Amino acid sequence: MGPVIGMTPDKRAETPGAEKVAGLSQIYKMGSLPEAGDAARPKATLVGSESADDELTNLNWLHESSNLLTNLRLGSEGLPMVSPLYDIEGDEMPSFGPSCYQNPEKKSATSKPPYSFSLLIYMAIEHSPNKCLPVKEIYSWILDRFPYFATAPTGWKNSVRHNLSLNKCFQKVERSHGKVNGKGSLWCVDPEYKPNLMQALKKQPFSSPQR
DNA sequence: CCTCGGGTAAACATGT
DNA sequence: GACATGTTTACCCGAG
Repeated sequence: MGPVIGMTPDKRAETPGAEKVAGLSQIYKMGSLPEAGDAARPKATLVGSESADDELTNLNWLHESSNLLTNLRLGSEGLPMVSPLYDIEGDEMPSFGPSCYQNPEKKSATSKPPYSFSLLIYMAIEHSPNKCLPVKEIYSWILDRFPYFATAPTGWKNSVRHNLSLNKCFQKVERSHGKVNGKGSLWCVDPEYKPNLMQALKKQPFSSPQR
């Protein structure tokens, strides 16, 4: 992957003050993501509120998601054993389009995996027992399944976090107590967006963009 | 050509 | 202070 050219600090510093102004349109643009349905569900803050614990322990939505998975006739795990390197948990190949993991095999060990970060995160979370993971665990999962990242530039973690924060598919669940090392929240997949993710996963033709 | 999704870098805030 | 985590902004690129 080539260095993202044109992202030099110099360039960024070009517009010291005007940047803000110009940024406004950008902000609005961002705000127009799937924000519409968001008004009713203020993302993390909602989960982090008083009922957070209930939400978490309740896991009602997880049941929902289970149904979703069932409805979509995915594997027991609801996911393909996505990673090419994924050979654990039985070889029960889900009824997923083979395009997902068409022989990326060892290739993915050294080359960039054919999945977007959002999908990687999704897979990581879905493979966890509780369907919730702290970023650290997400890192681990990705590293574990895609050794490529072991040698990849450190920026990928930033990208993961960036995705978690920005992507509405993921919900942050504050840990009310027993903070593991005092840091890190749990991240879950918003059941509302799960179908989207699964669809993306199914499609994922990924002709290896290679940038 | 424009929009959008995705990727990357970086600044900044916060907590341990 | 260092580090991890989380948020936000900005920009680039490719696909549709």
